[in-house]
Amino acid sequence: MHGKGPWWQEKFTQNCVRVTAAREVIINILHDTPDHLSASDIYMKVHVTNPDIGLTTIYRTLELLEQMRIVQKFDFGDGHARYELLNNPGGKGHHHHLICVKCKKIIDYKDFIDEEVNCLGKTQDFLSQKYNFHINDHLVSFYGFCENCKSES
Amino acid sequence: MHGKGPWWQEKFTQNCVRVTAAREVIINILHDTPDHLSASDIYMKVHVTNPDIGLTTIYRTLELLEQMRIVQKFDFGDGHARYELLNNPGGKGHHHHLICVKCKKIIDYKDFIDEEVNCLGKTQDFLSQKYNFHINDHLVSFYGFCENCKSES
DNA sequence: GGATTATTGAAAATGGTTTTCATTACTACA
DNA sequence: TGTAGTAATGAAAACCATTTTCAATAATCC
Repeated sequence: MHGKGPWWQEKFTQNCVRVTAAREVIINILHDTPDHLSASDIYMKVHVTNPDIGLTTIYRTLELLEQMRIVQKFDFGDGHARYELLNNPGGKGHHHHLICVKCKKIIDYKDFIDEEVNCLGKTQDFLSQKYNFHINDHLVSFYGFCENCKSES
Repeated sequence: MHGKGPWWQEKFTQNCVRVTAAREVIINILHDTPDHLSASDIYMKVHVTNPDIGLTTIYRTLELLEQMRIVQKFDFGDGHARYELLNNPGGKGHHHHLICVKCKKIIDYKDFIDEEVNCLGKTQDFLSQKYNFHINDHLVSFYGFCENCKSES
């Protein structure tokens, strides 16, 4: 906006955190890729262009980014945590989830998202005040059986 | 209601699953205890009265109960999956979550739950049809920094 | 430059969860 | 009642995502 570099850089300097190649690459991949990347997903993508970056660094960076509120960590219960950019200007946009408890398939949906987000916004305002939280994101997931799995059981 | 035994027993017979002492004890504990029990929480409680029941059985039973839609598994990202009864007549009731991403504190809230659930119900109906899912539960969590943690960062 | 501090990779450790396997308990059926 | 077949179980081992350790390297501050 002011030609000073990526939007997240000020968060780094604010927190006295250095902008390194590894961190830049990881953020770029999160920015360019559809959602739900796990740490090893990211590792494999990073590895193509930067084979010198280890998995440990991926984990450390993701935790750092989570603390700085650049990234949101989610856990859908399939054994891998997933990460997505919180404040992604060019990204896919906000969505909710529909999860099959049997085959673990995850569907992202955006239908009704406006109505939902509107309603959740009111809740968020209320909760922020009542519990004195600084809320910056939410997760909405529906659980059930998908087309295939519901006929089997 | 009809004096035939607990509400979940028919689900067992429907699925040709035997009602064993271990399963009964686990369900009772889930019924009698406030939410968010992890597998090892349950194990420790079970161990008091039934020291012969192993942790493996706890995990196996919980997975079974999840498949039978008696229990819902949640993962808040703190390293332990949590379980709660889906259709708990005498239980604490439905609630949503407010989670601190820094200290991992989880607050259950029921404020605004009616408005939220009403709104989510419409979404659920829509999604069920569009994606041909059999939806039986949802998870709503707000993420942010709690009173203590937001002043530190 | 030189000291301090942050960052990193490899390997090892951790710890929740799952699998294996041999044993036991239940059920169906004669 | 036996007896076969199947389900359920515990203990130990395996699994695997994530964290920690530790020694080496890179950036920053004077």
